[in-house]
Amino acid sequence: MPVSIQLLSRFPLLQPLDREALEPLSRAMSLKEFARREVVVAKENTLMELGFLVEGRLQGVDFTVDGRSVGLYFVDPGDYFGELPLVDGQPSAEHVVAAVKSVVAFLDARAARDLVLNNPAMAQAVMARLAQRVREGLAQRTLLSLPNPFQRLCALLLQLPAVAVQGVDTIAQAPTHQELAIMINSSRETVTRAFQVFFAHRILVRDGNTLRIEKRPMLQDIAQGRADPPKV
Amino acid sequence: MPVSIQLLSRFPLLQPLDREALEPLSRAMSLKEFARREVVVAKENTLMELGFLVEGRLQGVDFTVDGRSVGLYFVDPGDYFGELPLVDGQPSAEHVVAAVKSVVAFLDARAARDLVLNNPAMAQAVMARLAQRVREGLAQRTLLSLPNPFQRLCALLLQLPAVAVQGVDTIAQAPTHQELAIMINSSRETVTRAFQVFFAHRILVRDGNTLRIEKRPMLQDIAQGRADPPKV
DNA sequence: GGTTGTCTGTGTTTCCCATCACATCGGGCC
DNA sequence: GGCCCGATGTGATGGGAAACACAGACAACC
Repeated sequence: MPVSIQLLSRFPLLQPLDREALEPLSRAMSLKEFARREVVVAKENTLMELGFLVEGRLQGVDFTVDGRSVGLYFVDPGDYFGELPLVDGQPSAEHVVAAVKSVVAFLDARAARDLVLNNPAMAQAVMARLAQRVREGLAQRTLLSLPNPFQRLCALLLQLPAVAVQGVDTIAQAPTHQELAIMINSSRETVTRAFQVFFAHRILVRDGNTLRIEKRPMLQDIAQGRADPPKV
Repeated sequence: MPVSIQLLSRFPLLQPLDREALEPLSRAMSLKEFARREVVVAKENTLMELGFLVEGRLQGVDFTVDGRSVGLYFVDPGDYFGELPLVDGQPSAEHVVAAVKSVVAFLDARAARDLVLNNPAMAQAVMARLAQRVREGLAQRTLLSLPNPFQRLCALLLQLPAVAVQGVDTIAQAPTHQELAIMINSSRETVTRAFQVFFAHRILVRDGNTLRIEKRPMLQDIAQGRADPPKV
């Protein structure tokens, strides 16, 4: 099933392409839907397609040798993933699973390769994207060195993509405590307790499936250790 | 002071270049020596030169908001660094400091840009390098989720570049306990105690400034949680 | 050769948080 | 509606490593 040109033009990576260039791409793509928790790309997968997230949220995860899960990154609508195997020919280094029900447009391995390698502008964009991933990795690494889980959680919440609604940063489809916990090397219970504190102080407000960051400066102060995490 | 062609040809990145291509590079480079602990590139630095490590060892580090240091990666002779700012035009995301007395060949920002952008083979190589850095970051991230510092130390030691001397993997210029500690989110004392145990069991042997990994399988077992870290 | 500074080794104490064990909630689905 | 399963909330406990505080070792440098 080809993917509509209109849909494609919503992806920043493909913006520079004109209609003629998009046509063949559209034909080389297929839409696929994934249920919550379904595996989108398995580790060691050697199929080098490029995935574009249309809607939902994905999480890159890995597992330690002793079986505990590790949260690596989130993929939000408009992002793409799978560029690593495409670029270096190695199999995928991590699993990508659907955090919520999601729709992904896959670009055929061959077409993806063509797109990226035979098009200097695309190559440049992918290069910038890799650089960004390195930087995100470094930031995440630094976050993990914060001594206490409260601080790490604050720092993580601050770097989640949020949209301003009436001046308040809002995180749609809030990740579960478990999903957050594995991102900050902490336990699910600890995240729950931290949230309890945030709610009690109205630093965060839960509104159904979305989270509103009511007191961003407070989160920043805690993350930076300027303010103690309030006890209760 | 220009850098000898002979020296340049020792760097894998520059291997594909012929003598004509190397000449101008040589003129655009300068050798610089750094004392132990000296800053090679500061964070936020906007000068986009490429650094080639001739000898010594560098460490990429950052600092958390509350001032503790974070070890990001090591740079060993033959590696280059500084490709991130070059590629995306953003300032450096981390500090690079000399772990031991080191010699670095810097390639002028303009020449570096030329080299990488006007040369498809080079662009390809830098792209692969970025991909490799992402993968290393992911591996490091997974390592950090190992529950106990012993395991993390084992895993880190296993991924340090080692050369086989008489069939035994040998790590030259062994990093200090402090340098290792900040790579594995642990304290210097904990690393010292772990080493004591390794020495007691002759899993590792210290030989002046080098470390010999006498029982690599044992390290692997501990890292993977198959074997308990021996108590004493 | 002494001095200085960095690195390494070791004991003690404290407290944080992972873990276990349940209770409760809430939404999806028949 | 009522069931079921995943997500969330909460208490109790124990282990383990960070932090602090020195002592010794070792190298570098006058």
